[in-house]
Amino acid sequence: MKDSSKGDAEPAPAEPRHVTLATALREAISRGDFSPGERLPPERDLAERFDASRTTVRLALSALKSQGLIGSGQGQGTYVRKARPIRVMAMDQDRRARRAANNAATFNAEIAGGIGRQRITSVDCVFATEETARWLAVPEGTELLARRRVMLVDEEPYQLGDSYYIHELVRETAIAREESVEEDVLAVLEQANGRPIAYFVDELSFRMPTPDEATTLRLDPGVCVVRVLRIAYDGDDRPIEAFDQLMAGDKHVLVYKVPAE
Amino acid sequence: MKDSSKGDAEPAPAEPRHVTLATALREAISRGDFSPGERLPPERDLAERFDASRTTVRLALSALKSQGLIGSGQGQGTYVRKARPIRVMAMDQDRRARRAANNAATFNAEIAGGIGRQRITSVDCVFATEETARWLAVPEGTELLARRRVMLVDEEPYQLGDSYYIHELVRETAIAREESVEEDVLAVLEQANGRPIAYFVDELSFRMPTPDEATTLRLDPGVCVVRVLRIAYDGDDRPIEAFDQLMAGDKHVLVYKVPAE
DNA sequence: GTTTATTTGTACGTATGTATA
DNA sequence: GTATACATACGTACAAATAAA
Repeated sequence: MKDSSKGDAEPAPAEPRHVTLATALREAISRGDFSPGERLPPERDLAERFDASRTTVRLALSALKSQGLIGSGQGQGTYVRKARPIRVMAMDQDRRARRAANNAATFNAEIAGGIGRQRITSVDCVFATEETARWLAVPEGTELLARRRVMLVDEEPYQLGDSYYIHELVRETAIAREESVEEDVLAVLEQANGRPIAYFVDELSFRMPTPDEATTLRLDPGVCVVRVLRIAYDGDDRPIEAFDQLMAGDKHVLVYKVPAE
Repeated sequence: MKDSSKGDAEPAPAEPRHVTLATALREAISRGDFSPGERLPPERDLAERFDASRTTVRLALSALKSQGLIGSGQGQGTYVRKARPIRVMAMDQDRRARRAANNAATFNAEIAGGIGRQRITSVDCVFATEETARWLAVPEGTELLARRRVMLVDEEPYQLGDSYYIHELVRETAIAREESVEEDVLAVLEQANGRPIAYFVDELSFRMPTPDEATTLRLDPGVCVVRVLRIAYDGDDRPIEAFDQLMAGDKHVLVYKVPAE
């Protein structure tokens, strides 16, 4: 008794059982046999139906999980995941205009749909590491101000963001105070610096989250993260803010408008 | 198997065995106990050393794999992964200047380091789907030209890219011919359109690859992909090219320069 | 509100296949 | 060709969380 469910007439398996199973399930999902949110049959049922052990079924399911297709939980079964990401306009003509409207730091004003909010985790005075020193073009060990925060949309964590400033520059401003800065952070920064921000450079990299990050961002397994390092420069090409962001991959669509010239 | 049969004086395990193990290994790796490329001890050794079954060790290892930290192969053991991504300047002042130098399509000219090359997979005349029609702002069913290609760096697949053009527009040009377009593709397009490209809009999303994509891009497990949909517009805000790209997450760092105003 | 059944999670052991060194 | 080490696959048992009764 090789297979039972479908009348496939292949004599050469050549393929591991759990791969066949994973493919079958993946196709069933993308075919719509199971709609988003819907529950799959229990592992034991699948095992019986595909004439495999539960261990093998779990192997197949774990593959789908690591692809972010399904989720599961004790007592609640295995279900098809649904994700509706928000669009983040990383660059927008009237960005500056909207910036003032919210209490917005960089991306914050640009979240479309949903109620954006940020919670300050900590405001610390730290010494520049090799990395942060490079970002802000200062010697290692320079005193920096680090503002760490969590960005929430509808009370769900969407992004982690750490901003670094040269302490000397912002010591006297609202940025250095713990309280959530109600005014436009970048405007405060520009005033302190004496020169307006001329441009940002975004550097995006992509990977799987560490367990810590997965917990904080409440990521399902199989969801990757995007790290956006945004450095703000003034007209003299001097960096005045480094913004180290970590965004949940399944909850974001980033949009950049790039002039041809 | 009730108790652990070893005189452990830990009163609060509270954490699954494989999680502890995974954490220990992860820390060992990030601490540098195992350098990139180096082999970890065999599963059986780890099982013995941590007083766990091989199954449990494999569970822990599979977690690290799905985080992209390690790789493995039959007969070659388990090793720490190394990845050095290329930097892609998505936006660069003299982009256009460098564009002409290579036989460049959009990103192609902007790969820094390594020898970039592209292989045309197919050039097809297709009918616009709901998606492609939306991208190019044409009615569904409109005849489009689809150019599919693989971008290679040092003969390693880095990106998959499908370009879509309104067939009517490019019918008479080199773009419609199978052969690799030696000239600047965008220049040909601009000439055919009669108006230059004014700007691009990039839309980035992030997910785990399908098995197909993983195979084609030769992705290790635990590596995510970035989808960059780049649409080129002319001065009248009319889309004239849609470029649907899929990039290996571990092999790319994307850089965008964003003017403040 | 408590109990109970369901279902996944954890963990063990064993055996054999197979690619690599 | 052989040994190594991962890959595949079976079976079993109990824990823990959830949802339904």
